Amino acid sequence: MPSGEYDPDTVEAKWQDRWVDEETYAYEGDAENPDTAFSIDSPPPTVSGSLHWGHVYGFTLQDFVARFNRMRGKDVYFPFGYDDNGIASERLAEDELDVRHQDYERREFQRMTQEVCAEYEAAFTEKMQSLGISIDWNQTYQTISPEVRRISQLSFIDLYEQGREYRQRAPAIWCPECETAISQVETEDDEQPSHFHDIAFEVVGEADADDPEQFTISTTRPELLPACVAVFVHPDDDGNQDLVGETARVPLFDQEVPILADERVDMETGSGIVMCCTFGDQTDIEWYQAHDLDLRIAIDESGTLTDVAGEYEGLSSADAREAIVEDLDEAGALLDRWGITHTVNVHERCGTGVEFLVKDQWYVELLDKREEYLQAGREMDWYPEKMYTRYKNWIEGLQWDWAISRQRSSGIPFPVWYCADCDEPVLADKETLPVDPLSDDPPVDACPECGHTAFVPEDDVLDTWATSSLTPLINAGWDWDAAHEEFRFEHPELYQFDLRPQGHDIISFWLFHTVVKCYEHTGEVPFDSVMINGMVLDENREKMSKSKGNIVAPDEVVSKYPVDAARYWAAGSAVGDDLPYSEKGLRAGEKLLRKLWNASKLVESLTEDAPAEFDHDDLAALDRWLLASLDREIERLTARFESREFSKARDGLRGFFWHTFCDDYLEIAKQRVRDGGDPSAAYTLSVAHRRFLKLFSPILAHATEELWHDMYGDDSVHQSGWPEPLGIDADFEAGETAMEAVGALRKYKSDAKLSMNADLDRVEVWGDVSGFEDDISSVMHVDELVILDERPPIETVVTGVDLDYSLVGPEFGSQVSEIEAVIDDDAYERVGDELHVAGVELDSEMFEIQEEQQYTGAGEMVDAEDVVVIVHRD
RNA sequence: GGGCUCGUGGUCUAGUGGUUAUGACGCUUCCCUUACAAGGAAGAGACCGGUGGUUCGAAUCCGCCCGAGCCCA
Repeated sequence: MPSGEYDPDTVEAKWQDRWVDEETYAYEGDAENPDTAFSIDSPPPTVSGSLHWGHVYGFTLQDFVARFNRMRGKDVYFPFGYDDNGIASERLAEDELDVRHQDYERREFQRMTQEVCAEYEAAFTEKMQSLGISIDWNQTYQTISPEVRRISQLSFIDLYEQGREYRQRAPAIWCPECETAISQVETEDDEQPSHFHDIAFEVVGEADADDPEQFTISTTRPELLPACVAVFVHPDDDGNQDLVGETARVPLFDQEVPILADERVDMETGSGIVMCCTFGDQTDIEWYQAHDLDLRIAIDESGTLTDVAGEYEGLSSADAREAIVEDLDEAGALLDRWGITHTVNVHERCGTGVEFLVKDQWYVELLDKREEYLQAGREMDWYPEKMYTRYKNWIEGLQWDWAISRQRSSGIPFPVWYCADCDEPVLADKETLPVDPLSDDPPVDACPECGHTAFVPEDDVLDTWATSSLTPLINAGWDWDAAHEEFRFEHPELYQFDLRPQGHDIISFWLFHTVVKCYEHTGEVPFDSVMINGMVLDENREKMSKSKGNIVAPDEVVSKYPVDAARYWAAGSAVGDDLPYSEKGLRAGEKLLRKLWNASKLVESLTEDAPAEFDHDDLAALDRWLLASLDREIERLTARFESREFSKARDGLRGFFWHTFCDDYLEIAKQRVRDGGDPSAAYTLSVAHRRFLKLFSPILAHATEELWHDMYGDDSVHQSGWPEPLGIDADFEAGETAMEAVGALRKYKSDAKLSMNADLDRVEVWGDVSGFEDDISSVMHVDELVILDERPPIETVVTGVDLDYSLVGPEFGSQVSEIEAVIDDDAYERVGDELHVAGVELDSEMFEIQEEQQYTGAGEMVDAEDVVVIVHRD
């Protein structure tokens, strides 16, 4: 029985424990029909740190959907994954243990990483449970686990066999700190201080050898001089056009390179003449390919200069830069040097400036199927719909296939060996997966191409996204069925997944890659619907970041406010819009919890003798009205949950509960029960209250559970079923009119500075409140309530005319302003139903006469829309 | 620099061509009415980021500008 004040600290922790212990949210799994299963595929959070607001917000929104569908009778599959096979987790282990992955054997380092991750994963589990997310904790997976490794390697083999993957020697973005190739999406821009150097190049020619022609190139990277393979001039650069076709000699290194014209030169920067090095940046790669240039690799995997750099070999690129600048200066080739700040492409994980290296890399082919992938995106329902545009723009802007090779210790190995002689790739047998080529043998004794018997294992691992993009397959138990020689699902009823929830920041890579891979493996789009949430911003609508120092930790907030209040806050904006963190939002949630708790206490005290059954035909008018109004609210609310309009769902239900139920109905019902044990009112209170708990339960998961157990039984409210409308008819108009009359009397008392329970001697009502007379007089303490048969003596004064512009506008167009002016001057004429004004005739649909009523009889009249209330006091 | 999105009382939010712009939080005044004063009643407060246009009529549609967010260069 609810008593005293609501104590969220105790209550919430209690239910979080019991939900887990009693497996309240376990997937039954006996659903044969995919329509009765509701499956959710959340992107597993990266195990690299602690929980942030993005997690809280995203998972809470998913939880609304999960709980709503569970209530609607769906068997909800809500699993949880830990993404611990990526570079992020590897770096976490390096930081925690203060080690470098290069210093350990791969399996040893993986073991260390998994140990570190285990602690973080346990913390994650606890946090998710303390947020009350209705995850089925029997259904968890780690992306580094053997099961997932198997699926990931199966995926690689399947795509290879389908001809969707290829291996190519190509320039790759390389992080010299992490010593791995990374994809474009793993880089970010960073503003860094640097220097511009003006360096003199000589033109090689027949001119006077003592006084050769010179020109200047500007560069921030003089250490790349040994990698210089060409010099470019813009075709519109008239001043330097004479150089095109000549040959230049690179200072210090003396290689001779062609001078070429290309419009990709930025004429505004430096001298307008630029050197091309293999490779300094993206443009160098394009020039290398377009002009068939030499390849001079001056920087290796670790950022150290190679033998191409001659005497500078072995220096780090930073040391080499200083040495080369010094030597240039000495040789008189350094013309100028000045500090600048410029944007550098860095690896997002470590902040190190990236290099470009030519490496053998595996790619997943994407560019040839753009149209199909666009179509796949269109087949999903997008919440909100506008987010599809981002998916579309991303695909239309794709320029590269997907590089999936990574040179790291941690991660899932490619199940591939190469013939030591002819380089033919040999893939593992599907039955033997997962394998690690470094320690396992290839499935053949001799190369099927050339018969050679020695093999080289692939020591790269797969890009973390190559695995993260398989979560629908992981969740549905995708595997190779050797007996039937086909891929099968352990849980086919889960696929396609009903809901894919995620932030809008990862549409372009995570969602896109998931759609692509699952589509290629199954021929089906993996998701029925995607729900895209916005970002959590700080209270000033700005991004939370360490450098701004505006981060609010979820832990602190949840220890200060009820989790249900945070859930209330999370429902506070349209899905897809960014949501500012707001303590006010949390306090509003707390207030609602308190209101719900207190109202429940009252209902409890009033319904002790409530009949379990009551013939709906015998219900009092007010009770019929309340239950019928609740029916309408249920229909609205259901539609809003279905369309993921959580903010409207929350505000609509809150308003109805607070105002209609508590302020209007409960105030009256409590008197009826107290005065005479009214069974109709007690029954209605009990029915309505049960329904409110169910309706609030997806959002206020803990408080409703506590109240449900206190008052109604041992089952979980979350398994109790969503209420269907009762189908009760009521006189809505009379009910609304009666409430208006009550409102008018409240206003009267407030204006007269009377307390709400002050007695009123006599009140006259003109309006249809039939069936509600006693309700009005009891709640407003009216001694004598009289329903007037005749309109009270009211003098009606016409104060103006309201036009229905949706009719008048299209009909009269530009005459409207004239009509308005004439009406303002009262120069119109009422002829029957019509209004004659400014030479035109408006029919009765088009206007409404605005009137004010002045009461001329005894007593005081109170203003109201559809009812006239007259108060008599002695 | 490009694409997409958002910009509504002090704060958050509803509202995608039609009268006087929704609600919440906060604020002011009154009321201790035995569920709740962390409550109730009443009230003040926004010409809808700026600007130009389309229209009889624009928060709503279009152009430009400003601020914020995400992605990309």
